[in-house]
Amino acid sequence: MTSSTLSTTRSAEVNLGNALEDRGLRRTTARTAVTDRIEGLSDAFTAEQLCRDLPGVGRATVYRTIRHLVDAGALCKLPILDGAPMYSIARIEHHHHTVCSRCGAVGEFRHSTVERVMRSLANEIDGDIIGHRMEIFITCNSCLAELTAGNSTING
Amino acid sequence: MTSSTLSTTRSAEVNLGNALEDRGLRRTTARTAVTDRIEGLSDAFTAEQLCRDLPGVGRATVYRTIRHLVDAGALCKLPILDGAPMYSIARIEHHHHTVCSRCGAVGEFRHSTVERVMRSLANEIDGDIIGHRMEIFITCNSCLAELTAGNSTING
DNA sequence: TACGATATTGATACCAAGTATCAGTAAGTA
DNA sequence: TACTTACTGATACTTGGTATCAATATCGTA
Repeated sequence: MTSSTLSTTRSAEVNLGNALEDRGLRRTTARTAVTDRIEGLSDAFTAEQLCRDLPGVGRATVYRTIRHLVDAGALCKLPILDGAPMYSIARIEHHHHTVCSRCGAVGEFRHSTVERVMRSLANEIDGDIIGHRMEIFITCNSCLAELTAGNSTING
Repeated sequence: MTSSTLSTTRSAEVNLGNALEDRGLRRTTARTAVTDRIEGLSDAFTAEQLCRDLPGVGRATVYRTIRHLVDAGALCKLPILDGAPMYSIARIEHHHHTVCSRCGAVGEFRHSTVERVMRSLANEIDGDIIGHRMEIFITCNSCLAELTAGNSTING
């Protein structure tokens, strides 16, 4: 994953608490618990997962806080074919996602060619293009490793 | 939407009943009602919409039939950011969708450049690429027309 | 630091989308 | 026709998420 066109550069400083404050929302203990937890997660998560992780915070508050963060553009909501949507911290402004179809791990990437294709499609699509979304379904490296290990145990 | 790379060619004969039969499922009156109704729709639809349209068919049966059709590859399921997923007849084998963010109308398209980009990404993404999904959010022509009409009435 | 206006919380009830159950029924077959 | 088996649909249930609202925490200000 080393390319001039493919970028996964991450802005180091992601502060979800600030994102809320910037929208004029108060910095409360419940919200801080939610944002701290999210910042501590390395992968994408579901709302219910967050509720389970934070039994001290009400379900309604968890859902509300997530909604605020999505509205603020600090989280991106990723609709999943079956089941609850996943959320991940939006570290790159405009980006796409890789989703491991085995473990559900979500990654972000940006590829200039995708954006170029979008511009060329503009002439060919009926109507005004407002935006786009792209997901690439993968088997991630750690799952591949597990699968290989499993195979060598079973077969060899 | 007339281009050498952009294809919306549709195979004329879409028979959802056959798709079910091919999977060893019986051709029952309830299933026929569902498939006939779907074939009669020009746009994408939700499961609940279909239930409302077919009060004579049980909800469970409608959902079950849709699931069979998706499994058969005859329908595609389109997860929506907020709300119930939409379904549309899969007329083109591999394709992407345009979704009008105003009226929800869903279109299909296929663009060879998108597929080429996918192949080039294969070298740059961590893990094995299994598939991809792309949606283009638009304001469709009929909504644009309505908006223009509305503006001229209000403003002029 | 205390006050007071107001934003926030969280328990609860609710809604919507979808699935499991299972007795009754329809389809296909011998 | 009889019989086996798939299918149906009413129902209850699960899951994901939102609305309500009294109680509470926050934060600017005196």
